[in-house]
Amino acid sequence: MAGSDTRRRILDTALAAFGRDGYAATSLDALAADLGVRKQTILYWFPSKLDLFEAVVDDAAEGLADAFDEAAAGGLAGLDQVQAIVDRVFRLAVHRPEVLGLVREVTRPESPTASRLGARIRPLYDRARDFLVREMEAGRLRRSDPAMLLLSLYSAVVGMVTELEVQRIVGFEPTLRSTVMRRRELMRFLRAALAPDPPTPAAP
Amino acid sequence: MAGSDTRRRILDTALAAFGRDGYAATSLDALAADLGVRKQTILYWFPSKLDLFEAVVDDAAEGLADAFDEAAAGGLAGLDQVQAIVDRVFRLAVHRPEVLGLVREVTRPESPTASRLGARIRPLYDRARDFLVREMEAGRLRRSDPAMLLLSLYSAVVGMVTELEVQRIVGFEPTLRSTVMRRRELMRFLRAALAPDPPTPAAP
DNA sequence: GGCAATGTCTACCAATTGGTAGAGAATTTT
DNA sequence: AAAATTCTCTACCAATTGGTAGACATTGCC
Repeated sequence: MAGSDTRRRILDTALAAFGRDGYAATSLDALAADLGVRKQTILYWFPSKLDLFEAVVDDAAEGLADAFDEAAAGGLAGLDQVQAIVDRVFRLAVHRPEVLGLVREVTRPESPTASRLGARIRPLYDRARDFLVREMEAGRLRRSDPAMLLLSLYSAVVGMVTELEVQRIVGFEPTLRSTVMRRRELMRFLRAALAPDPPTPAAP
Repeated sequence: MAGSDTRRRILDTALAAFGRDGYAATSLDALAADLGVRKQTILYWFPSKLDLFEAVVDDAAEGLADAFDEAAAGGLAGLDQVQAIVDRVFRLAVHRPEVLGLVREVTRPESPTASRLGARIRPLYDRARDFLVREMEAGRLRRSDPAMLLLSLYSAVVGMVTELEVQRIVGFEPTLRSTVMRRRELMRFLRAALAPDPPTPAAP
């Protein structure tokens, strides 16, 4: 079926473009040119530009969820599980920076699709939160506010990847070595933040 | 002089709009409407939209530099100086999220103005770097790669402020309390990362 | 008062935008 | 083979975009 292949290609190319240039700066004509196809073909598969964007967001969210699942399938626990997931997301962000760009795009407070991504991300968020609570109660992670911890993890990972861009802007081409070092540093930070407390009696 | 007042107002409104909606999504007409003025008035002060954007970037960079100077004027040293600066930038970012949005906008890898911001930021960057090196050599900060440390600081601050937006998206209106807590947490993290090593003999 | 500079406006314009209408292949179904 | 469905195309269109040309007002200067 050549058709659904076209649909797939549109989604991929659109993700790259939206993630790189943003929604407003991406025109359907340019997208179509990239695809070697006419704009109307895009509008055949997606009734409007906004519909396309939402489909792209859904698709990206799905990919993110898959990455989570894959990392969670190992059946690890505690810190190791956290590390596996962060590792997986980090890899995805480095390999496909467009996804990060899309997140950034949709994170704008006034974005009409912000609530949409929210709805798509929410289940992931809840799952992660439940996991953290479980592990904390089992004593495998340090006890703290899980919602805040999650945000912290998020910003650590996003911040780290953003850094790569900033590095370029300040004038240093990030090397493989520096990337690896940063990831290691992130992991150390995570372990320090998450390692269970030494067995101290509860405070009054 | 009513004229240069107009110029000032254009810069401020444009900063807000570019920071909130991005460059492409901001039209001169909309900007003019916001200002209660005609588009041609904007084009009188700034020959083109891109010129306006660059002026806005310069202006924002200048504001950022001023914030740094103000925080650095206290004549503090070591950790206290770092804390004062981070504190100041954090406050600026919370009060005027548009500035952060602008940074985000201009941080896109393909942004034609990325190199421009780079040039504007570079002096700040170098000054901060020199300061860190000095303090490290004086033993008031832990010895580490200053460039990486700076990036780390940057991403910590930006990440923290970005979180506020993400929190909204996931569905929690960030409270004053949570904001304060996050800042305190950031400070703790910084102190942990920067505190000078206990006097251990050099490793082999 | 006359005059030049400054600042804001109205009137347009060419290009680009997202989107509609519907023709014409190609493929599948009957 | 005929008919129906699926897919991509050409031909347009109305609205919006950044930008130009130049009229009109206001101000300070002589």
